[in-house]
Amino acid sequence: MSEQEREARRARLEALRSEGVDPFPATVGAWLPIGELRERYEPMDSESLEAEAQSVAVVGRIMASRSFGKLLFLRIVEAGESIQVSAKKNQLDDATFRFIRDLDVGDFVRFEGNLWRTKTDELTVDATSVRLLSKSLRGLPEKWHGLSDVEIRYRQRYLDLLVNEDARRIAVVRSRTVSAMRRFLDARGFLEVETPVLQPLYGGAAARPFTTCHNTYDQELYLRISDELYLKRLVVGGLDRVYEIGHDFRNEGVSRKHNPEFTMMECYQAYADYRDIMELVESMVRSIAMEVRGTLQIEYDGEKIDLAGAWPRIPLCQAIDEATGVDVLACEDVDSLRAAIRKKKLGPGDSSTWATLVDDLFSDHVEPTLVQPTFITDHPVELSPLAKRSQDDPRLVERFEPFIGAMEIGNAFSELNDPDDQRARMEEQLRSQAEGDEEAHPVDEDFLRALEHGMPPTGGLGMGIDRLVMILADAPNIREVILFPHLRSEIR
RNA sequence: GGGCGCGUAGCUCAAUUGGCAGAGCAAGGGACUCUUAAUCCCUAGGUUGAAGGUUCGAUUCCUUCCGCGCUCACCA
Repeated sequence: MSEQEREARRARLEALRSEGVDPFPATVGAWLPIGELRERYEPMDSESLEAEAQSVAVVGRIMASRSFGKLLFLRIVEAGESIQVSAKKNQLDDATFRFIRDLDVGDFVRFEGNLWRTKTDELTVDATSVRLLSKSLRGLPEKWHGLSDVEIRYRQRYLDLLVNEDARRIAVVRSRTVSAMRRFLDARGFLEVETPVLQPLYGGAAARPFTTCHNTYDQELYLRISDELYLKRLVVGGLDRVYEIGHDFRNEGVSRKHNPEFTMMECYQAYADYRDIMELVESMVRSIAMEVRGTLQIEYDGEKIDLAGAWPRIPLCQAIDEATGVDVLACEDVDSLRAAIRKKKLGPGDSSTWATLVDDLFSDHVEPTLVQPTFITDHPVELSPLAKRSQDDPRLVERFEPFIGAMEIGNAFSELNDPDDQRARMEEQLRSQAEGDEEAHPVDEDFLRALEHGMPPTGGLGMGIDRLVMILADAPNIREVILFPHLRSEIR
C-alpha cells in the first residue's frame, strides 16, 4: 500500500528528530554547483584528481541509490545536473556511514568529499561528511519506466519535471522563448506595459469571456480576452511602441491547440502598417529560434520547417481559390457562395453568413496545408472589426495571420483608426450579437472616445506564445507547453 | 456538449470463455567495497475509479456517475 513506504519514511524522520537532527534545517552552507564541478574536474584523470586532493561540497536531491553493504553509491541532482556520490564504510565513522545508508531517494543532502574515478571512470564524490537538507516523505515514480500517466504528469507536474527529461526541456524552451522575445522587442524600442486583466467590457477578439464580480463595487467584470483595446489607448497616449505579455482567458472548449487560459504577446507600433509588422514577425521568430534552438531549420511533428528568409504572403481569398477552386470574391452574397461550395462538393456550407463560409473554407482546405511559415493576408472585413480597410478592395482589410506547422500562431493588422468606421463596425457586431453570435464584441464607447482624440497609423500584432513554444519545442499538444494546463477539478 | 477508448499495488504493466487478482521496479528484512535499470534470498503491499445491476461466482457483462485521452462541435 502507499502507506507502507510513507510510514517507513515517517519513522526515519522521527528517528532523526529523536537523535537531534533537524530534518528541515534552515541553512545549507557553501557548495559548488554540479555543473561547475563537472566543467572543472571532468577533464582530469584519476592521478590528477588524487594529486589535487581537494575537498568539494555538493548539494542535491538523491535520485538513485545502490548499496554494496560496505560501499554505497548515490546519484544526486541539482539544477538539472547530476553527479555520483560514494560512501565507504572503512573511511567513515559508523554513525556517518549509517546516516548515509539510511537516506531515502528523494531526500535533499549536502555532501563534502574528495573526487575520484571509479573503475568505470565515473567522476565521483567520495563523501567525508553529510548533512540532510530536507527530508522526502514520498517516493519518486519508478526509475526505469518513469511516469507516463498523462493525468498525473499534468496534475503533479513536479513529478513529471523530476523524472521526464522532456518536461524539463520544454519548460526551458518556453522560458527562453519569452525572454528572447522580450530582448527582441526591447531592442526595437518597445516599452513593456501592463493593462487590466479584469475589465468592465471585453473586446479585441472573437470569444466568449469569463465573468466575475467585484464584491465591494458590486460590479460585473470580465477576464480579458485580449489586450488590444487598452494597448491602443496607450498608443493614443503617445506610447508609440508598446507590448504586453500576459494571460488572456477565453470561455471555450479545450483542444490540442486551445487552453482556456493562455499566454499572448501583443505589440503595437505607431507609424507602421501590417507590412512592417510582417517584417517584425519574420525577424522576431528568426531571432527567437536562433537563441532558443541555435538554428532556423527545425522539425515539428515530423516535418522539416525552415524559418529563414521572407515568408510567402498569400491573400486569404487567393489561397482558398487555389485550394478549392472557389472564387469567394466572385460570389457576392451568402447564397451564391453556398451554391459554389455545393457545386464543388466541398460540404454542406451550412454556416449562416458569407464571412463564416469563407472562414470555414479556409479552416478546412487551406490551414492544414500551411506547414511552412506563411502569411495569410487580406481577410474579409466582416471577420475583422478592428482592422483598417484595404486600399484596393473595401471588402477586405489590411490583416495577416502567420502560420507555422498548420497552426495559426498570430494575428496582425493595420489598426483601424477612423473612429466613425470603428463605431460602424462595432454597431455591426452588436447586430450580429442580437442575431445570436455570442462572440461578437460589445461597443466600447471609451475606446471610441480615445480614437476620436486621434490615433496615429499603427501596426499591431498578437502572438500566441504557447503555440510558438509548441513549434520551437516540437510539442504536439498545448498542454505539454503549459506547466499546469486546465483540467477538470480533481475534487468535486 | 456528441462519438470512440481507457481507469488493476506508489510507478510501469499482466490476468484465457465470467472461475482463487499477478510480475518488474519502488518499499521493508538479509548478503555483498566498483555500481550506474547493480545482483541474489526473503517479506509486505489491492474496496480492480465510485455506486448499482445480471450471475452460484464479475477486473471481465449491463446501467449510471467521476476522471483522463482521442475525435467532432465550439474555438484563431
